[in-house]
Amino acid sequence: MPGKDLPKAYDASTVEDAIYAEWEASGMFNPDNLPDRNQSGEPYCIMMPPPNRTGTLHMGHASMLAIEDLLIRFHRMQGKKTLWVPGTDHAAISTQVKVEQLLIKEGMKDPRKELGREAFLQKVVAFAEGSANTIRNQVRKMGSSCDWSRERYTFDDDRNVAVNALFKMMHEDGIIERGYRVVNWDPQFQTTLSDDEVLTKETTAKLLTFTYDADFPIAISTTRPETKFGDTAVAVHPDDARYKEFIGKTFTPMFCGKQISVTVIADVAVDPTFGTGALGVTPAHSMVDADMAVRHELPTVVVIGADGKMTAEAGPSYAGLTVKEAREKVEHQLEQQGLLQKMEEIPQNLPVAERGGGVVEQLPMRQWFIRVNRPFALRQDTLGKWKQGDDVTLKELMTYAVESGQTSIMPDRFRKTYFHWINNLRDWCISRQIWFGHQIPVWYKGDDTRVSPTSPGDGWERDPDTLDTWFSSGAWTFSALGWPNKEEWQKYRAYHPTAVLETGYDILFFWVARMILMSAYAIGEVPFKDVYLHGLVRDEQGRKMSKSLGNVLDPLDLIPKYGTDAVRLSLLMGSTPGQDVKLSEAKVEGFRNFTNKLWNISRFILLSTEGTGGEGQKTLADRWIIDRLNTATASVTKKLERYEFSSAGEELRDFTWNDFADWYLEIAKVEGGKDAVLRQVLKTLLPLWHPFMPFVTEHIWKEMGSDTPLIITPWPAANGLGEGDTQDAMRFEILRSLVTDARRLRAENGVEPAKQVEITLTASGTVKKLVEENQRVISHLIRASAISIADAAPEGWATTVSGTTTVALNLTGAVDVEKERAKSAKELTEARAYAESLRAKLANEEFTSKAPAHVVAGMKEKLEEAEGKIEALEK
RNA sequence: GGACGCUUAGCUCAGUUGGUUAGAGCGUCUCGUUUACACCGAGAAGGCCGUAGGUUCGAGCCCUACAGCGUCCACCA
Repeated sequence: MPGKDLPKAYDASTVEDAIYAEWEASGMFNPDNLPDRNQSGEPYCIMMPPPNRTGTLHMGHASMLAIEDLLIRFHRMQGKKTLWVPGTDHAAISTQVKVEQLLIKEGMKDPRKELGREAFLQKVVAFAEGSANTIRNQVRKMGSSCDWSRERYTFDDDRNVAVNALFKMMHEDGIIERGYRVVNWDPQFQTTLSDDEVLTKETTAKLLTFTYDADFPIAISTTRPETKFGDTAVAVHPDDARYKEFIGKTFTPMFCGKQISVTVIADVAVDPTFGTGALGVTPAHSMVDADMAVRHELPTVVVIGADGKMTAEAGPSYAGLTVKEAREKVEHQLEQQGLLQKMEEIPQNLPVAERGGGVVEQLPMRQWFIRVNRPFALRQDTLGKWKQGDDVTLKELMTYAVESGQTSIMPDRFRKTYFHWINNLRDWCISRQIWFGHQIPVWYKGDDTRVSPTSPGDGWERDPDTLDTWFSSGAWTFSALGWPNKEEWQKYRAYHPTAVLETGYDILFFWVARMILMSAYAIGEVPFKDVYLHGLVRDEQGRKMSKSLGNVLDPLDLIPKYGTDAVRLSLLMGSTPGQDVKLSEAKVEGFRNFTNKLWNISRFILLSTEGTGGEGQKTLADRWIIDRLNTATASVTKKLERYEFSSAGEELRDFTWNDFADWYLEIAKVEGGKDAVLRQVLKTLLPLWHPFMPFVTEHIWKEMGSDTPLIITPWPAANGLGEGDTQDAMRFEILRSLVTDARRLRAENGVEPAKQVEITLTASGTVKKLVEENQRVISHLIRASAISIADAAPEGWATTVSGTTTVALNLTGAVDVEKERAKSAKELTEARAYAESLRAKLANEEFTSKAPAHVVAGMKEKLEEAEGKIEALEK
């Protein structure tokens, strides 16, 4: 629409919200409302990794949303029946800790005690709801085309039904079991933790070497002397000659006022070269020792309680002391008794809680576990390998799902990490003593136990514990699709296995592995066909973004400033699977510039062409740009199918900016009659860009007067603009190099850009014909007043060789003589000064005798060069 | 201790089964208001592809060793 008012600069902030609202209102995020071609298309489903309801979204989430939305839009346009399910995660311990910290900040001392379970939970729920609203708004801001009518929450009623059903099944199959074992215990938050929720912190510790008492014949080393009240054995290596005579004997030494009983055992796990080669075994407070205790049938003595204080087992003078106090006291007492042989500082990895950061103790407790190595009878045919009733273990299921390629992990190297993790996987402790989460559906009455979501009757008491948050998120792919409700699940069955799980590589173990476990177990198939692991978003120096470093880039700050499209592009470009992506504001700004470029390309086309007509004879340039676009379309499509977003985007940008804008648009200004081609190219280009930058493309699409929204416009076919002519494309490339060479020649000879020059080309054959036919274009592109073709370059003209052609420029009158003279004068002065300084250096004998020969030789060469330049300038 | 990744232009990164002269963006320098865009255009400079060996007609790519940086897992009590 010529004459229409289109702003010179694209302002994302004025259009994005309205466009999102239109999309949402049109219902196109919901697969049921898509056009017929999608209805008959293949189902394509992505489960959004549910962000934790602990606050707001960060750049990692923005990256996830950009990638998933790109995939969904691409496949939607390709005619698939696309479903993207949004959701949030209750995140159990994280959310509870967060709220607790907030309440403490508000002045409470011990919020849980002060409020009680009900009131405290109300606070958590209120906070989580507020957080969910923020998240919903942010997900929308990113332009995510997810189906809001199917939003899920890992802690909503239907998901609770799924969790309970899953728990019951696993309990019946004997893979969920209650047991008394050593677990990770967080004394700060009074709950168990899974192995994956425990991190290590590097510190130093005192390593004490001592004997339990004066009569005990073997010295041991430890950094945890206070746990030694719980020792029930001393382990040595079976081949260690020093201790051979003691193996099998039991001693009852008096350790710091408490009599203990230790048997000397031989175990190959002991390193004879470390310390004294003997190790005090504490089955209650070390998982490694606990394993050893099982092998040697050792008794367990608990000396540290759940409150983090010493128990009565540590003797009357230690009971009630904190671990730290006890450690100091033992050290002191050993020293006084003369039992301490050595004390040294050694580096130590201290186990700490992922949330909260408190020191984690290992101690035995009665908890619920998922047994990963226990065989059970399958309820259905599974993974195409096992039949109903076959005996397998969960580990076998997890391994086979990936090994068989039913789930493929990108990048490939994470397969190894995955298998390694599975091999070392221990039983998964799933019960937590926190309040916020799915309560364990188990009831007790005396010695009776009943698994049920509701009370079995009078006198039954429910297990107060809740489930590890990953238990419910492990079921996410199928619980979010209605399982175990038969009717619902039937409706969504075709969407499972989901197409791809796209998430950060940091939660491969936490989540990805557990989803495979749950899905293979419960429904006999993998949860997703592909796993795409994106990198972490880091700052421009590659550091993690953190509040303390002050280097956090917030998507919500960047979006109003640069637009969502620019933010999306900067997260998609330069990002390859598993590779961390570095983000800086300058990068976002660069892509903002690109969105504006696309806008202005469109603006030019919209303002300078008619909606219809203008179909002139196709020229060389037309056939070239069509060929280039067809090639780019095919290549971009292929790359997107392979998850090569960055590469696809770069190719598109290259086409858009270099080929289309810098060459074709310039030519269009001279040749005219290009309305049809210009509009056709734009009409193909906008869909190609849409998955990357949905807003600006949809906006332009509307301005073009299209009747269907871009979001459901079919993806361009590779030869959508007709057969491109490759021969002509190659001919045009010859022209391009001619023009480029001529431009360089102009610049090298200091031709004022505004000046028109006369150009002669010595060309023959096809090139000659090419030049003759495209004289107007060439003269426009290199600002030539006249172009002629000759057999030889005229005498005195500046020349350069371009392929088989010689380009010659008549510089007469093209150079600003005054300016050139001033410039040469300046250069001459500089060159003389440089030469002088070199001569001075070379004249210095002290320098020439000391400096290496090649340095001196190099300086002589440079001097010659400078002298040559001076000579040339003086002419 | 085990495993993995990275090292290419000043910066951030591509580089597809080894094959002509190693690419892009940003930055730098020079020039420029030519009726889409200065959030722009034209041109230029800038690389012993971490180090040292090896395989090959040929190596940024394959092999070996080493160095630096980073990540994960396990953990010595």
